[in-house]
Amino acid sequence: MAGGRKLEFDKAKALEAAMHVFWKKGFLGASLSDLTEGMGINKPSLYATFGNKESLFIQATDHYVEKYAKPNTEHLHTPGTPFRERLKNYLMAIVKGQCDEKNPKGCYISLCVTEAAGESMPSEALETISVAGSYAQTMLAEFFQTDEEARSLKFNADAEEKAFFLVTIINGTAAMARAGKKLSELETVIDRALKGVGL
Amino acid sequence: MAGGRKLEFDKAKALEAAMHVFWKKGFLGASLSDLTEGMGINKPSLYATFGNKESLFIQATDHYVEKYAKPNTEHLHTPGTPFRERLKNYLMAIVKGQCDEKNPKGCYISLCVTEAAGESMPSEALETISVAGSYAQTMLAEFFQTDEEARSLKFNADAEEKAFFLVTIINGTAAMARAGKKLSELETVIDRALKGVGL
DNA sequence: TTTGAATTGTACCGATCGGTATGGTTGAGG
DNA sequence: CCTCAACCATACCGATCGGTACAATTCAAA
Repeated sequence: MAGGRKLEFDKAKALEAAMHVFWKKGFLGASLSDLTEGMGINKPSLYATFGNKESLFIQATDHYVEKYAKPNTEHLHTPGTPFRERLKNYLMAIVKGQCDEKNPKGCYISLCVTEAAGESMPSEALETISVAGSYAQTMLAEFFQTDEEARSLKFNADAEEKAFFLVTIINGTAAMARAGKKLSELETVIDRALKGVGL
Repeated sequence: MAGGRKLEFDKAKALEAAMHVFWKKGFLGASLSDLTEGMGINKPSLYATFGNKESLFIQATDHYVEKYAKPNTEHLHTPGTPFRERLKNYLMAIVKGQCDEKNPKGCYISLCVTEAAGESMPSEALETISVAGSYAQTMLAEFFQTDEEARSLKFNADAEEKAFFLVTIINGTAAMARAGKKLSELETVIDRALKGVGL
């Protein structure tokens, strides 16, 4: 049979670029012009490769979760590191990601969850962002309940409430980072947050 | 001379309605159709009365600050009430406003500051929302530095940092409220936040 | 009652939105 | 070298965006 022309762009790089556009502008705020410009391709290529805007958003969101959100959780399970230090490393890794000069400021998920409440997002995108939005909460609560050192510190008591508090903090730092606040200022927030959960 | 036809709508009610639309959708997310429908008037009336979309947004933002943000500060200065209680009442009043069923969930200012970072808002709207966004921080810091009981509790030390922490919390609760979390859950956050500033 | 300023609804403006049809270009299989 | 599948660029689609021109309507002053 026949084998046709090759893709002239790197699909993974294009998805990463799309993620950056959504991270900066949100789903509704990102126009196709913003996306094609940022990705360095034109509309027919975008549609042939990623479907439509909503499908591209879902793929970009999954990519963000896998590449930017989930890796932070490793700090929670570093062997030979005290519980408080692991938790602080985890929170600081998140905040560093929110302040990184190489990426848009703030948190992709937090931004899109906020946008979703405006009730103008298509249903599948809504579902994707909703799932991603509850990830940190369930992850942290389970960690408090199962980690050995956490249990010995009675951290399994009110685990959901403590996780909820820390997730709220992270959403707060995301908003502050997006507004241009510095990492050094946000570290003081994390230290006070740890006091709020008794550390 | 001559005196012309009367306005068929209540200007103050229309502005309040516009504020609700911006509160739910943000500046960019609120279309003129959303606004005219919510306000119960049509476009020429909107433009004759409020200028353009940006001008309407500025007036709606000022209205929000005066009617919804500033009144909360009264809790800080209630005579005969202990410092911690005044501070908690203040924070809880804000959170109640973020969860009120009669209004869109979350904080108008926090939403629009987040939106503003997308770099697609016109300059005057940007300036207005930027000023409004720094209001709570300066207000709280000054309160910690000048309040008599606060000073006796050494709260004037690190006043800016403590204010920054609490503003971050408030942005966090705004995000959580917008995502549908309940007031009862958010109250536990406030209690832990107070622990974070040593109360 | 006539006049004319002010508000109203409708219909429209150019620009941009998300999405697509089309036709030329590329390049591997035969 | 020819064929043909696959990709790319342009140009276009209907819908909606923010904003406005215009004419009909209202109502106070003269």
